[in-house]
Amino acid sequence: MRKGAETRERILDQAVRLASRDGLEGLTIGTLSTELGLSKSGLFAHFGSKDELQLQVLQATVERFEETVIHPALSAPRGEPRIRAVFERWLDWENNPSMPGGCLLIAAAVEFDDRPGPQRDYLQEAHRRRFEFIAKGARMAVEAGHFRQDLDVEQFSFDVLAIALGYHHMHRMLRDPKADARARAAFERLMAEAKA
Amino acid sequence: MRKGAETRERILDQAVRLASRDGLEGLTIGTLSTELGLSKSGLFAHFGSKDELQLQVLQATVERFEETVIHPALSAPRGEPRIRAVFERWLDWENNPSMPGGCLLIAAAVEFDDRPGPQRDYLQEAHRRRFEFIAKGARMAVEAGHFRQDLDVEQFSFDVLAIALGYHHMHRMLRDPKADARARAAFERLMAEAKA
DNA sequence: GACGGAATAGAACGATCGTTCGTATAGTTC
DNA sequence: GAACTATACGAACGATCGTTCTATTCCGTC
Repeated sequence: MRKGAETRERILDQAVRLASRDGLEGLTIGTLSTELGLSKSGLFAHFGSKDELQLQVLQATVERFEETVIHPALSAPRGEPRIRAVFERWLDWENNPSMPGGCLLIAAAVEFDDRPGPQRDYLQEAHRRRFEFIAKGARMAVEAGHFRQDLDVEQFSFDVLAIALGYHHMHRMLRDPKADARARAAFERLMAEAKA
Repeated sequence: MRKGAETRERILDQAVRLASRDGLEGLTIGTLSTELGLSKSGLFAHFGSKDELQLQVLQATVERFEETVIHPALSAPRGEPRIRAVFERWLDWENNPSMPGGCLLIAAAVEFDDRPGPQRDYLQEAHRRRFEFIAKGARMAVEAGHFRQDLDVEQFSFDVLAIALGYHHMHRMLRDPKADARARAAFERLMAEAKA
């Protein structure tokens, strides 16, 4: 029972790594097991189905996202500082070494947005929570007087997420070194407009 | 020679449709051929390899994008009207019925951004051209006096593309009916800021 | 209307997919 | 240390993958 949990974690770690490059469907039990020095059937027994493996890979990724972005941001003061902390951590997250192929949550979203099933349901909920988290942060910034009173906090959240997606695209597809500067400039413009 | 070109087009049309939902790798010669009432080998002979099929699917998609977005926009007057035309057409494009799974260029970008090869090379170039096209449009708007003189036109292009990606995400993953309004609001804010 | 090449079909290939099953080993518990 | 269970393995399953080969059918040209 102890040993099993350890290997399961080792499997998921490598699975996240592979899935970030090849996609959740491109992730294969055969290659995953050989890379880990396990047998296909031995690895398979931990999950029972590929669907379940994919689901647990997503859950592991969300956990890491919360550890890397959400929790640290929550230890920053409410209002503008927290918003800035989220954004900074978010950019870091996009370059997290545990996902050499870039944010798995974005890749999986594009991959599964048209395939009904538990994977899509889970992803939808996860992305909704990310949206809500930023909106809530903006709401606090309004209450703290950092942002203007009539700010549409959900529009603000959309704008921040769009910047993150734009960064991901420019960084990973176009491989443009200016991606970071572009995302930051867009963010600063957004912040200025939220205050004015 | 005539007949062959016709079927090839029929194949690519359905291939784009399937790939937009299942991805370029999820697109399979077996299912594609059965859906079209062709034999696997007969279909395969048109392309010679799956790589080539994927490449031609991408090329067909880019052609359609240019017909749907680029060319109509070019018939609008330079400056702000053309920028607005691009944006409007772009939103239409994201809902183009020939791609029931959403913009294939976005899906393929996420799928192939870590897989070196001709598909990625082609996608990179295609996305770069889309970026340049908007930047060029913004440059003209500056010259026409519609946008302020010191506008960073490439930053503007990044911002527009980010909105398009945000729309895609909110529309297809979150299935949020407000996606359209959010994208438009973000765009108007961007336009106002480009003029001021 | 025969000829020639293009277009399509059919069968089969080795490889790999996810999955199942029976068995051996390793770990935990008493 | 014995008994038991969790963990892992090896072999095999049917299905499907991309691809190859050969044979057939279609169509435009002389």
